[in-house]
Amino acid sequence: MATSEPARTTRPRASRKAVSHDVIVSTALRMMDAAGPEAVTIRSLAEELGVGAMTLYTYFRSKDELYDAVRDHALGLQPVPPAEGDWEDRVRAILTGLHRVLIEHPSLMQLLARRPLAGHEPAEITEAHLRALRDAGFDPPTAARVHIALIYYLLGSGMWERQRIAESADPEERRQFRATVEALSARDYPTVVALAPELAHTVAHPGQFEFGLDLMIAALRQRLAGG
Amino acid sequence: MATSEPARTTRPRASRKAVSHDVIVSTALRMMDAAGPEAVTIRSLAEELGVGAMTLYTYFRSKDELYDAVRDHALGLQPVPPAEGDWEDRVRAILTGLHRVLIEHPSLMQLLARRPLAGHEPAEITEAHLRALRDAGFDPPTAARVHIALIYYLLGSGMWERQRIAESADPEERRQFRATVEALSARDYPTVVALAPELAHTVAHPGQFEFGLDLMIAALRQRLAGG
DNA sequence: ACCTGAACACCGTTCAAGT
DNA sequence: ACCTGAACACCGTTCAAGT
Repeated sequence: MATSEPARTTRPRASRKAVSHDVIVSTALRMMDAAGPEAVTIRSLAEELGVGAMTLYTYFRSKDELYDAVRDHALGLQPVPPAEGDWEDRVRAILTGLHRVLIEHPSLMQLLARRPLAGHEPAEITEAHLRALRDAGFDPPTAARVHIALIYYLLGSGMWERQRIAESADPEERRQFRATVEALSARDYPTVVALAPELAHTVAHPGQFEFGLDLMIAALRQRLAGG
Repeated sequence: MATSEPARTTRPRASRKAVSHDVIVSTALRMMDAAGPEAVTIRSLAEELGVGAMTLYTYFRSKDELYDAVRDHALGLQPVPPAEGDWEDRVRAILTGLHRVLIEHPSLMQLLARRPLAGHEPAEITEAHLRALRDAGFDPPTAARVHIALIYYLLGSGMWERQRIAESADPEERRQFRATVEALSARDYPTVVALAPELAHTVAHPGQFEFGLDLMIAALRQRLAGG
């Protein structure tokens, strides 16, 4: 054992593959969903994986590249949408499916806000979505605009609901929010105060996302009917 | 002017204020709009203000508190919306006004995504928005749901358009995005490829936000008419 | 190819202190 | 009250290696 060398105090190394691209990404997603993307550091992720921090740089050039890989992985969890049938059902299936992924993986929303899309990740979903709108009878420019409008609605709902869900999990934050709202002057903000119960029930409540989605689909139906 | 007194109580011209709450916040917003919230550090902000880094802790207990102050300040830039008139005009004025603030202050969107609202910041806007919807004839639960649905749309549009604007300012990123989209197989994604010009024209293009807003307002009008 | 500790240039924040 | 430099415990990443 003992050697006359100065013995750099090197630790034993795993020369075999100790981790993989996939296992890093899915572990990172799990940790980010639990504690937020910013709480996951290279060092903490490496420790969770049981490797040295620098090992991760064999698989990713930078932390941003890891963020992108996690975001793409989460987006890929969306099941392939149906390619035929009533256009309304197809649009609804695509958007509720994406909404479910956003809610089940709260860090995805923060990753989407932080890093711009490269353009390839959601190609299958985009294809199915645009196809449904073209099949519905919208001309190309209108189909593109409708597609974007629905994506706006989806992203905003995911962003808002993620925060509400995070708050409801934190008793202190929830208490503080409620106290702030209750402290609002009924003289200055009568409608807000009067509707406080409805707002509390509505925000991040089952049915809220679908309510707005139905609204937009109703407008599209009307437009197709020549309204 | 040296005195031999320990001079515990002496506070001659008691340390003049080098900065103020307001000047810190507006400088921070300007820097964040220019380079993104994460690029602004306590040290860089203090240097811009010409004070020591620790000076800022006289005004803010933490960086998160500074983030919140900047976010509240940016939200307050929205002019007070009209309190009477046609409900459609009022809703449109409120949402387009907020949309303008989100576009003019791109860091606001990232601050909203990062930090939950405390509940008091947008009380005036919320009051005006809910009031318009109640005046339109929606009952309280429906007014609350419509309010949230429109906010979803607003937030999503701000989030998406901020990214597109940031990309279009970065030639390298724009080139890369375009290359990725152009590399999409026309066999696998025929509709995406066919609509690529429309998508490029539509995203973050003048009129896109209003297109979706009109869609939602049309649906509300229809609903009020008993459709 | 895969893995690693040490080291570098940062960061937010605490501390003790100076006016 | 207001302001400050030094110091602490981090962080992502570069480097120079080790297998």
